[in-house]
Amino acid sequence: MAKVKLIDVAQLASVSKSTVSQYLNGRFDYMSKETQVRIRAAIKELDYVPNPIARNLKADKTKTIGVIVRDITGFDTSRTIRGVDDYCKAIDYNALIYNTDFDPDIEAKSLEALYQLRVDGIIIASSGKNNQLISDYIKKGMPIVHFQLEHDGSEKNLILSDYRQAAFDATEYLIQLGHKRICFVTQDFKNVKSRNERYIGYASALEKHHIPLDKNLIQYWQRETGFEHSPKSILSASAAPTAFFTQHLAITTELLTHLNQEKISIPDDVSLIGFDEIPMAEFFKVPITVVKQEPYIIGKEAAKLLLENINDKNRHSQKIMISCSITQRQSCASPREDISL
Amino acid sequence: MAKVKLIDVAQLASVSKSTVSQYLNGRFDYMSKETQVRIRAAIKELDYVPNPIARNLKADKTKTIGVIVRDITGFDTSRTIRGVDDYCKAIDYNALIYNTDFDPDIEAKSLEALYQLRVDGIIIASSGKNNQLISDYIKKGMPIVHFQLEHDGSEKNLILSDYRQAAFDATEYLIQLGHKRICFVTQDFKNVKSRNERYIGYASALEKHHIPLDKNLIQYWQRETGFEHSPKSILSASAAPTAFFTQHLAITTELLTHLNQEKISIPDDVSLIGFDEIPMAEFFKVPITVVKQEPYIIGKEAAKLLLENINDKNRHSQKIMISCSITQRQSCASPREDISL
DNA sequence: CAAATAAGATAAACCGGTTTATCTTATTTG
DNA sequence: CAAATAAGATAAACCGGTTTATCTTATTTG
Repeated sequence: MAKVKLIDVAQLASVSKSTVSQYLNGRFDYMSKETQVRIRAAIKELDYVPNPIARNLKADKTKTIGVIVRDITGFDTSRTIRGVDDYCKAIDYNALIYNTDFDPDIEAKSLEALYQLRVDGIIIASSGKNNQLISDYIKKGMPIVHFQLEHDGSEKNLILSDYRQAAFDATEYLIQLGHKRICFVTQDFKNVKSRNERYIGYASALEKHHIPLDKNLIQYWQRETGFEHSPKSILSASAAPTAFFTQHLAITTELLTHLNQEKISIPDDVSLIGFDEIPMAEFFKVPITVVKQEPYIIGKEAAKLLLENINDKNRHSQKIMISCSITQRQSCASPREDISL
Repeated sequence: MAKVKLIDVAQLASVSKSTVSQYLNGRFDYMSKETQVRIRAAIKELDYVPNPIARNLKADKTKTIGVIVRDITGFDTSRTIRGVDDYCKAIDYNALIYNTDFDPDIEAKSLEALYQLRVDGIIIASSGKNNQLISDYIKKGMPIVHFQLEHDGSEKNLILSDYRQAAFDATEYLIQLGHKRICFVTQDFKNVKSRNERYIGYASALEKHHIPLDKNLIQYWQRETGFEHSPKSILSASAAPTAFFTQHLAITTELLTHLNQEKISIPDDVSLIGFDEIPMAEFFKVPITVVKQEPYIIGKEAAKLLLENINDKNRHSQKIMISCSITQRQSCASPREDISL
């Protein structure tokens, strides 16, 4: 590519490499006005651009951070990454994205790759299967901030939605509509604190309103195998729920598919509030009410937090929570009288 | 971070830096078996990881490419980037993403930033406002491949959907349903070949079926100002269209919003086929039929084409076209009799 | 006016690797 | 058995910058 190097500029301006380097780094008081003028002219004439590789080698900095996510393609994820990237670009950093599809092996490889690349820091939404590995890298001096997923034992730098409050709000919203049997649809939440937090929010909203928690209304879903019990069977059980509260977009989507297939109508037969914003929800047959997170803000804040840690290695770690908000649409209504009895 | 360097390994293994370097680069026939064993042991003991920065400085390669897009957040765009990234990661490359929001200034700055970073090549969906700048960089030796957007005068390496065929297919599909007055809703397409191609596809489908092209059925939309004529006014004109064919997702979305507001029903009052896949379309009040592109494949192919150019600078440039396909849903029906007369 | 200081600039070491030319020593060749 | 060759290894230059110690020369100080 560009073959002009610092020495060429130095020769053209009849000064030493050192002086040109000083000039490039803005230390103008080390040279006379005329020298500055000559260097400026030489740089312009040669169309010189400093080589950041050489510069970074000396500085032991890459001005690059790594971001490890499940899949950049996700609606919220792409927005988080945009937030990270906007913050980075503004301070002349770059972000390297690694998609893991939540495979712990790929996650481990991504961490190692970023470590080898000497990125200045890493932002990760981790699977929770590599906690030991991650703390090893932290020990080696790599600044790491977690986002969105919190795991027991990973109490380091962390930024995430206030899941507990959000789940509390969503549950209370349904209660205020008159629901008493609210089905909490979730992935397994042991060891995954950010899922457990939602559960706590749900439970405490029930408690506040003196509604007993019915374990049968906690329903599980897995990415590979789907629902443990089909939505249809859940709805035809003895004390069937009058509302679903799904804990993330993939669950919401799959539940909707089931409900459509079974011709179960929302909100007439059952109400639904989902966690995570739904793209184009306004065009849905029934626009779905959601608790929406702020992925873009989370991305920006994550980048900010990481950079603070990069620039001050002795910083105490912190946990930042971002509020969620309910976007009311048309999937929640008061339960039918006959059911609520 | 890792402070172990090559010289440490060399000392521990009691050999010279050169030999360790040879080892690292797999040139084992330059040393004895025992030496190899000693070096291997030393690397392991010290947990040594070569510094790619130093390596790249010498190699004058960064193993990094740049990707300039409007916004990573877009449904198709995020998938294209995933394609690019998957290809890159498989060959030990990284991709740096730059979002421009289609601002030509930001686009120019992104190009310059990537040039200064010495990336090995660039993939760009360009605004068309920086054609001169782009050819300057190409002249300076930067491999660049365009994707999705083709502009007059930028006939270099290019990968994009077969827009002409896709528009032809979509138009013919509507014709076969009985439509004769099909409204082609587009952004201004002079100087933007990839938009013009759609127009040609549309026009030639009409011609094949002996339907005269009515200029009043070509309707314009702009990102900032929206529709030139409101959909309502278009539909109440004398020879109103019986179907809309929108040229990308943003147009489709905005048209849907208008139609909903005016309580114009699809496909009863008017049919609609959109360009670009729509997320979660299956849950729509009226699931929209679309011509869908293959963003992931385009991303992979773009990366592949770029790498070919990086590795063989004298390569002749090429243009690759990827087929689109129609996903039939429920927004297209035969026109009402009274209207078609 | 000699000594101390300030201004302006440079030489040389360094960052962490790679590569090429060269050197040793042992082995093969005629 | 001397000369040529092969095997194994290293010294030194290089990639393109930055930084520190040092050097000149002009200016200030007492």
